[in-house]
Amino acid sequence: MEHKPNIHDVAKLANVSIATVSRVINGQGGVRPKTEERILLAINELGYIRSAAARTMKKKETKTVGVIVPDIKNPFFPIVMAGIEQKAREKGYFTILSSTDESMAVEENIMRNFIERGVDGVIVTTANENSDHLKLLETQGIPIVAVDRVLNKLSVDTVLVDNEQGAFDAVSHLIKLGHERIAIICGPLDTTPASRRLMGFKRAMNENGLAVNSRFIVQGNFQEDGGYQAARKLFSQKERPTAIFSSNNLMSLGCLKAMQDLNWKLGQEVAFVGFDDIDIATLIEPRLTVVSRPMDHLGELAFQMLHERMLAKEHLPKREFILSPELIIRDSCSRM
Amino acid sequence: MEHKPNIHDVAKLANVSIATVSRVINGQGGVRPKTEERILLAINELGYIRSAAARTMKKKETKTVGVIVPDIKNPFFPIVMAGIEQKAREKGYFTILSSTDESMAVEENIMRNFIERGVDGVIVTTANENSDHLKLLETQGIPIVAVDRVLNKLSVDTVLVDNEQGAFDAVSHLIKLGHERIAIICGPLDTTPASRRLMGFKRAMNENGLAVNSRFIVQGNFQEDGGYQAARKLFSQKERPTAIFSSNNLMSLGCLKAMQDLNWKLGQEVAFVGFDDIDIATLIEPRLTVVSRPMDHLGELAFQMLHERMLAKEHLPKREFILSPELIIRDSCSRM
DNA sequence: ATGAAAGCGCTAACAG
DNA sequence: CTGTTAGCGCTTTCAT
Repeated sequence: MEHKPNIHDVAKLANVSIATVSRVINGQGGVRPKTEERILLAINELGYIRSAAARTMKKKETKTVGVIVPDIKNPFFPIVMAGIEQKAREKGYFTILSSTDESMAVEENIMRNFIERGVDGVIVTTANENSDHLKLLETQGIPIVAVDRVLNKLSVDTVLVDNEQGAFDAVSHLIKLGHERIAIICGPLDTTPASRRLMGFKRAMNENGLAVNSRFIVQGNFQEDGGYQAARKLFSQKERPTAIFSSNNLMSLGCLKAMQDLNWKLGQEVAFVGFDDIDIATLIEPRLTVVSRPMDHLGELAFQMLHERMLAKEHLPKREFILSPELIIRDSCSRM
Repeated sequence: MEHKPNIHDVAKLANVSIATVSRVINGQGGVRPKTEERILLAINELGYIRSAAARTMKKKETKTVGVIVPDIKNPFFPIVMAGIEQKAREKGYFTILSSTDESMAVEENIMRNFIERGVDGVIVTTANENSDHLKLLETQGIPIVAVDRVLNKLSVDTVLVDNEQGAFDAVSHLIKLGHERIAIICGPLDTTPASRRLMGFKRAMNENGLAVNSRFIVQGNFQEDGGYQAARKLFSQKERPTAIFSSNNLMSLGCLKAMQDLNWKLGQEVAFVGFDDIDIATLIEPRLTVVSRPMDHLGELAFQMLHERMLAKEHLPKREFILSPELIIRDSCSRM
């Protein structure tokens, strides 16, 4: 075969015009069965596959949505992505997934690329809340849905879990159990989830008349090593916390590893609640109490909202969809 | 703004021809600095972004590689994908990721889509070894690299870990410890890794003069529930195995949960080795002995090979790149 | 039921 | 250094 076959080749072989071939390819009907058959045969023989590029040029539509996450290695995201992909497939959309490795530069780059490719919509969890580059999308009239992030400056839909409430519930639980020296391992505070979870922590402390000790607020990075360092830091203090709230799954992992290395007895010497349920939660002893959220549902919802926006002709108002997290009480928080 | 700005709009605003604009966009030089500046200004003012579709039509190249994995929720794949994305980015390629949910139909669909979009290459871990739909790619002259799969019928490059050896090492270790009633939880046997791991298991048994008891070969599905069921099945036998080799990470998880539910004491009543290192491995008591493989490296290597193929003008011979797994001995296999 | 022809936005050869 | 022009492969009127 010389070059990739195109619509002309098919037309010639089937002895029809390219217009007719196009009609068949797109199932528009109005073609005599015999003719159609002949065309189908030709397509098969040539192994013809239509060019998305050429098609896009005419139709200005790609049936494609772009998805951007900051860290594909964080198990939270693959689950969300799977939810998105699933729903998108149902609706006849194709998803292109990308991970930015938490880099703003990469994120911007991917954005541009999405625009160049003419995606019909974008679902994004930005690396941080600085959403200037998203303006570009908005300018182009491309619908956006944010997952687990609040983008104040933009009129985009948002799907998230009530982070503040989740943290509040977790810490309240700890307090109810008699804990007073409670520590929080935070994520990057320029990020909605991290700051909201910290707010929930503070509110729980305040509403229960407990002072927030700044030495018990330790900065992490939403990565395993951050949790590890944070736990060590807490352990090294003269007066240690009796309970720890970890702001995300990866840091929980690191935290747990640190406790193990330090021989800091989980559940006995220190109570623990983590944000997000993780594999190990029910496999270690004691089993972990966690704040759980419906991740796949999050993804499905995100696509749903995007889909509505893509179909809508006029401009929709900004919407926010807040799901409730659930505190799953297991055994890692003994009474004080 | 009426319509999305195109190269003509920019040309008009900058008072030059579209050819000159094109030169600037593509950094081809040979444009008077003053002119270039004017054009850049116009681009900025209009918010112009070039259309990938139009570009692709001319250049027959997209600088894009498609990646297909069967299950994005299996933590193995995100790590491989991250490796691919990373290396691709370095080389100026864009990756589009897709998960098939283990469905052959979906996989075929995605394949077509990749071809329509004109990807320059594809990295794939097929759901099963039936690679007929990959023929299409081959016909189109699109380079393919298989990860963790052997595609006999196709002349594609393959990157994998020595599955047989990994299983052999694991089981040999068990045998050396005095175990004789050793069970294996298999994956879908129409898949390279599953069948190779089973072969490794058998070889280890044979070479050590141990009979392979068919009741100890239980079929799983590479999913958590499969591991769970399998462990229960093994537990229910009148004569239980004293050691279990689990063929993948997800099944290890299920297996462990089952043991917990059954109160089947890991490390005491039953030894355990799993294929692939997992988060929980060092967090549970006893710590898990596992076969570990360099997943990110796997991804990087895959892109490397694909890259070479994409650049090569002539047809390269089929290559196979086999990495060595490593048995990490921890505490889940006591002496018999 | 089918065909002819006009672009979609871009790149690259050629001309100046 | 810059402009003109011919397509790339397809969809879509408008004719027939």
